[in-house]
Amino acid sequence: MTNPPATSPDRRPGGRTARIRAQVLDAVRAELAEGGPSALTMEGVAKRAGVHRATVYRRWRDVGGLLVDLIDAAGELDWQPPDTGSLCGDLTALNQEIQESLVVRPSFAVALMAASFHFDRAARAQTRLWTDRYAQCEILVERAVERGELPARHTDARALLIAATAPVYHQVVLLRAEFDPHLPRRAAEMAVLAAEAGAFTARRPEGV
Amino acid sequence: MTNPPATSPDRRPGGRTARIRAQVLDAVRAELAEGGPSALTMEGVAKRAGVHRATVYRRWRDVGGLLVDLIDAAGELDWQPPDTGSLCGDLTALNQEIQESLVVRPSFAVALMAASFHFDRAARAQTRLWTDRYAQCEILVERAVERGELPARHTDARALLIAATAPVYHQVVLLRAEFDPHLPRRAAEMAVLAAEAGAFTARRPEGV
DNA sequence: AGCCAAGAGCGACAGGTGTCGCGTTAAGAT
DNA sequence: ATCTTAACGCGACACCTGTCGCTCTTGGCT
Repeated sequence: MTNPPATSPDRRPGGRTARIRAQVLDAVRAELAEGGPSALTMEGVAKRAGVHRATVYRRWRDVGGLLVDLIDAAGELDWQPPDTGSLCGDLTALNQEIQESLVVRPSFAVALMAASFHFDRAARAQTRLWTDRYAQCEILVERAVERGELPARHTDARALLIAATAPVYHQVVLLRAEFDPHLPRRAAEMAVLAAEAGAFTARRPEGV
Repeated sequence: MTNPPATSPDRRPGGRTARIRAQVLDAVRAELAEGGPSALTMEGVAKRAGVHRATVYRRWRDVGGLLVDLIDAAGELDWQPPDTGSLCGDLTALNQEIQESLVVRPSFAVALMAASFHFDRAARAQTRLWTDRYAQCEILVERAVERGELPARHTDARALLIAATAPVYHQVVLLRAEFDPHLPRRAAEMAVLAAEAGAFTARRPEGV
């Protein structure tokens, strides 16, 4: 099975344990920066961290575990959605953040995507990460409604957010297009126009 | 393309060579169907195909090579974009195809995405595949303009197509959401509304 | 029918991956 | 200060991955 969850009555998170965790996570970042997602290997991390392989295997199990822990450690919890004063500005800023996170090296987001195809835990961490992000961003839409930028009718915030951000992923990850500094704004504007046209408001409950 | 191009003056594409290729590609499909992208391994394919490992390595080099050849063999070349009589219908049909290709097992599209993070050739094959597809689909937009569904002003067909299809990838691959039969139509309608609002027409050449 | 080289089979090999048992160190509690 | 034991270090191991040199088979040609 996995590692002993919280079953063991007493554990030792401090001192050496914490130091080794820091060394290993630093090594993960370094390996990722040097060779990209495909260069992230258990042995490489252990060697760079100056830690025995067995230790890495025991605590993190596989590459997916390393990435999950790295993301936890990065403390994405205190992340806040942008607040620029307009829906289009917020979505543009959000898209810029996303584009940056996909293009920067090392890119945790890309590494996590790569790992998600091989390790279940990485896949679950990925869906959780993005689901949380979209949930946090729903406030952007609420604020836009309050400002009168969108009709007061109920708007599917999540669908709007996905429509605005998905093209960025699509271009960078799937199509591997060259970096386009205007893409975040264009995608945001597109989503806003669609929203203003009622694309994300509930339809009459006739068809479906 | 992949293997020694046309350098060698004489080659032997027939007989045993062709038979082994068929065996190997069948094995790839079977492995993919059984265990998904992460189960696709050179040794597994060789064993299932009843072929020596070295043969697979020599001819296909790596898992990416297998997938690239598989796609070539699938003859996606004679693929035709949908033609339902309306832009929204076309985009919906396109999205349904895409959704199906991502959900079906074995999913070559997902396997290729997974491999694209590890093998350059797979990445290039993927971008080429989708770039070609989008190029072929630009006719959908042209037909819509001819029908008067879109303003005659120049429309960025590629951007429209990406806006319409990206949410499907996003939901299925990144968010791993449950299968939503309405998603293809909703995403298509969203893109059409945005297009009608002029989201994909060239702006005044002031800002950029 | 016979030739010959492309291409498949074969086994050996180095290096990487993941697991295990056991001894040692040191975190946390008394 | 002392004790307990969680957690790390270590080396052995079995297995997997990718490559190489060689031999044997056989497709395509004369």
